[in-house]
Amino acid sequence: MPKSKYEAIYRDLKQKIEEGDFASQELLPSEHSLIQTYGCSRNTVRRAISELVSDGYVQTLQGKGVRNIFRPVAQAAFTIGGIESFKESSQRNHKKGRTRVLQFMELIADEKISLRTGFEKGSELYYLQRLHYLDEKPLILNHNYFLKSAAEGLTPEIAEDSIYEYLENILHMTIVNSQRIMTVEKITQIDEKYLELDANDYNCMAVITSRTYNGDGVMFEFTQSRHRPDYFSFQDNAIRKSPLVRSDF
Amino acid sequence: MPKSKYEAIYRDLKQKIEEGDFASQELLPSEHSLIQTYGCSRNTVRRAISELVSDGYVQTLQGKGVRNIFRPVAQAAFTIGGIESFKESSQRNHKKGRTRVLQFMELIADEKISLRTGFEKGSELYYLQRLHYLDEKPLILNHNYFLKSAAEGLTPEIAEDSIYEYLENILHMTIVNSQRIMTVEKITQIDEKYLELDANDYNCMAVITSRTYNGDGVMFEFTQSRHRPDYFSFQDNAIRKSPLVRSDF
DNA sequence: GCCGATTTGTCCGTATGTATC
DNA sequence: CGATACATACGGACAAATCGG
Repeated sequence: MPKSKYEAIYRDLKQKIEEGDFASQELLPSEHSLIQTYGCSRNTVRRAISELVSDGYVQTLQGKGVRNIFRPVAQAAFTIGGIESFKESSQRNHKKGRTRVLQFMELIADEKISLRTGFEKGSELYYLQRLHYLDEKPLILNHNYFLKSAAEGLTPEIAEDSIYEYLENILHMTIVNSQRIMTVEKITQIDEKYLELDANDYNCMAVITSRTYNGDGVMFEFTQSRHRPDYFSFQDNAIRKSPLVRSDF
Repeated sequence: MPKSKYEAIYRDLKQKIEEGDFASQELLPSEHSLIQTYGCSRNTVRRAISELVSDGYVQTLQGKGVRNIFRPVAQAAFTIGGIESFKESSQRNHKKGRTRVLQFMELIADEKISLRTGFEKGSELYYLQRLHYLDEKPLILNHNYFLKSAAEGLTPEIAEDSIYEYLENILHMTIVNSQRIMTVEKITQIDEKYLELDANDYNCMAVITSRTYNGDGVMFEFTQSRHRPDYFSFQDNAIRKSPLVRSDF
């Protein structure tokens, strides 16, 4: 259940929009009328609306109202929004997800690993290689590095189910944010083997490199996700800011 | 100059962080002290901070403070964040950008175009093919469709400089948001020719498909941007939300 | 073109809750 | 336990944009 009023309102409106309660281009009820509906203050409905704006569901127009611009993206086989574990996103997309652990080991970060991941040299790490299947098709090959001190007690069994579930529910870690960089890279023999690719067909793939931080401000995860190119799709909603100018202070 | 107080504060803090005024992991001054510094209300500094959170510059920790987690991404040759014209992003990255117009024509959306772009069948459109150079290297091949009624008077000369500048400053359009989907696709002969690629080397590329909306709520642009894989990098900061549950209402 | 009603945008002050130390 | 810090929520004031009469 939602922890806060604004979140409850946000989810309610979001669901209504997804279910088509508002026509495309239609204006949502005004802030004033939402205040009546939900019995809350103006700030609270405004906060809910601003989240819908970030999601690309609505746009606000001063003097007019809040317009529904939601567009269902049917074609996207597998999308990402926010931080999600593979288990969560396969559930959200009503697909059957499965994870196979190819490798599980502990290691100490040497110079090379430290440079690549950003973990300090000498850090104790878990290193995993995992293959994610969606509807029995191997789609993603993950190379995970977890800081051992933050993910203490991780096992292959956990890694087969959901590492995030373990971190959040068992270790009570709060996962905060993730800096991601997406690139296109050549496929390797490992990719070819496990993702059942043919280098004569596609010879590159989508790679998402992410550094994830917890509530203690420590980067506890470095992951490289290698995605089958033909099943990869990444969605995003961008909001225009005015081109930057210098500040006052 | 910033139109609002919170934006001025946001930019000031952002600049200080980028310039290294705060050590990594260091806590920023507390909200209370920022109120003194900027002479404003608590809501106003909170709003500025929340934008920094979206940018992935800081993380807020209840009971502790606001922590600097900014990490300069030196390796990214060309990054995207928010909606930017090619001209703007090359300026931001201090690179020399140039645009070559390969094709410029008007056309009427037929069934096929309508299906692919989302413009209604029969819409009058401008179709452009443009090649973007960064430091004299061709990096991006764009296929742009603009709604003629929204971009009236567009010429190849304008398209060579900056279409967004024309739309915003001359036609006084407000560009609001852009729904983007990123995929990996096979390269075509056109890509090979203009982006100076070799299919024996890389045979795919990064493709960003975007639908952009203006202040009137109409989708005025459909663009497919085809990026050289070896120079492509897309940055993103994701924030963890709790896995979704059903709402109350 | 002006005026007033409506709607969103910015900003303020305050109160209370919750987490950290 | 108290002090500090961020999170949520409320209510109010004024500005700015839109729209209809």
